[in-house]
Amino acid sequence: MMTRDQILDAAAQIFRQKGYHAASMQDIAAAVNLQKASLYHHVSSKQEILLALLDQALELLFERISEVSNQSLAPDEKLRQMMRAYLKAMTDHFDLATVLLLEHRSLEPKLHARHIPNRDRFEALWRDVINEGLDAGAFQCSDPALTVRGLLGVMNWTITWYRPNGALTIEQIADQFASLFLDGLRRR
Amino acid sequence: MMTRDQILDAAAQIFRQKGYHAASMQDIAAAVNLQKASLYHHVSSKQEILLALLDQALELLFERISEVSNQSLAPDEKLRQMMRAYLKAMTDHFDLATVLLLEHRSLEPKLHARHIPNRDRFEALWRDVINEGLDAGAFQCSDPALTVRGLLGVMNWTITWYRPNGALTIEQIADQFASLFLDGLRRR
DNA sequence: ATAAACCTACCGAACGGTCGGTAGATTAAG
DNA sequence: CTTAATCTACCGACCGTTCGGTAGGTTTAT
Repeated sequence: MMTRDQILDAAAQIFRQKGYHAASMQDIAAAVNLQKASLYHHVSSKQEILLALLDQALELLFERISEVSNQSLAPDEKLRQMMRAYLKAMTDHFDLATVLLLEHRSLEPKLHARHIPNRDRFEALWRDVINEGLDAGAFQCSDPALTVRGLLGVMNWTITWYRPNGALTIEQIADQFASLFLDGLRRR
Repeated sequence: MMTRDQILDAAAQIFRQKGYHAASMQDIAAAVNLQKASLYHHVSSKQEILLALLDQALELLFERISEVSNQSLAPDEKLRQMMRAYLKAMTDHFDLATVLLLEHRSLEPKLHARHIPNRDRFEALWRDVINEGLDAGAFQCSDPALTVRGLLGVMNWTITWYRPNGALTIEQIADQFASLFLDGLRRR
């Protein structure tokens, strides 16, 4: 017997591989050994699958990052740990994270609007740690919001090229990115 | 009368807005006031449109960046200028750049394979400037290839949130990202 | 000069196929 | 016996693409 979660997992994988619009309900059905019509016993539409995946992904990432962000650590160390946690969570849930980052624009406008506030709550976690560092005099930067976008850019783009059997573990990648962001490229 | 270039321009805009698979030949035809059958007088298939756009985008970006990269500048200044040029070129050709970065995976495998070497030539421009900086003792980093990926990540992700009427110009954004990468976040 | 031949640009209609989704019968589980 | 799960069969809409044809300008042959 098939559960809704199994269907969502399979859908995430197929959405990741093909993209939302190129993936068909037929594809998803085949992946869980069902007929296409049988999917509609568990989900109400293709859009609903996408929405469920986006919510699930964002909730998971938010939880993992806020765990770290609630610890009392020095800002630089906290930032490093948050980057570790984020990249680890994304690669642990590769399909889900890829759908979140690359397919969210396939949500119909109405559902998409409902999704944005969650994004903002997530971004706030990163803005907070930057501001902590600035207040403590440990960080320097002229535009925290832009710094957050840069930070998320590096990490989000990672899932477009990361492959689990690469030379570096995701922890090593996270540490190098953290060092790069904290200390910069210029030698002195 | 309609030219092939006008059709490609319209296609780029629609591919950017909807994504390749969600965009139909009908959409493109309507955008240039033609019947969809008439498109096939100018292009041979939807895939061919995508391939033409990707080639065009990569050629344009490569040209703009190599112009800067061929100048003899100090590595840190050269990197800054390359980042400026890249972000400027991407926002000057927003539709084209978005298609390049987000829709290249919609190319059929055969065409996609033919596209990869061009990507590598482009990435090499960035690897070279990092290595120049290392050789000159101006830069420090343990893994140049990973640094390049971080660099491209920040910049590539920019087109997912950048809007031309934002508070910052693209030059300001480029400069701040360059400073962030060169000097880091940590105060000292 | 003129008419035949050709070319470019476009159109309406249609093709085979796939899409997301529905209706209703059938099977499996408790 | 009931209800949850899955099936077969089907729907209208739309997909990318092809086809036959046409209007009108340009070239070629006489």
